[in-house]
Amino acid sequence: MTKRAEIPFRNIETAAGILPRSFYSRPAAEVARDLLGKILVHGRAAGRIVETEAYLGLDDRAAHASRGITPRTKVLFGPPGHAYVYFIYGMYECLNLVAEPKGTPGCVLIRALEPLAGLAAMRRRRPRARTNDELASGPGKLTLAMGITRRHNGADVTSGSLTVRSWPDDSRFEIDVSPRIGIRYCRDWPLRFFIAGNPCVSRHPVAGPPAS
DNA sequence: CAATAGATCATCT
DNA sequence: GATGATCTATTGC
Repeated sequence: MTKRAEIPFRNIETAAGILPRSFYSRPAAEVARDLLGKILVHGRAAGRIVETEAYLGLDDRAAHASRGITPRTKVLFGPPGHAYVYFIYGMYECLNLVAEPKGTPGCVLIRALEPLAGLAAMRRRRPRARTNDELASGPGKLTLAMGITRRHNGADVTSGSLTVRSWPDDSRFEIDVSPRIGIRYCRDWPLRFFIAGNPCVSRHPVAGPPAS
């Protein structure tokens, strides 16, 4: 397991670097790509975003928003820069960030984080993780590790206890693209983005097509 | 290493 | 009543 220094708390106890709402008010795929390398902060816990997926609007049958406004999906049609947290498989919660201008649905699923701060608390919340790299290496794992639940649904991530921030050297990496994971519809759409070679990415790229 | 089963419930049909 | 943007343990090669 890679050893990493935790980031100093004083850097996440201020509002420094919080991404403005305009960052999210763009096409979901652009926001998904640009979210890589940014820092997700909740209280004293923080992690670097290393894997995301974009979910679009009415044409994207894999997206919750494709069936229109329901009690669950209404936040997707609201202003950007808010959290959309939903419960899945009777057991897990997934964090999305609403993208696109108000009235246009779209969001970014945060799929994996590289833990940076609050590692002890993450370990307590994820006792089954065997290494630090596994603490938040999946959409259900990261909400557990970060203490994010449905109570954050609709929360404004440009202020408050749950925020996303830029970091000085957050673009020194290569980005890989692939289809999204675990969906039936629109399987070929290249809407998954991840930091190449990062050990916290949930699933590494499949080996190329079989020879012959 | 790959495939699979089981856990468990909000949401929508 | 079926399904699902998942995770873990277990089984089998």
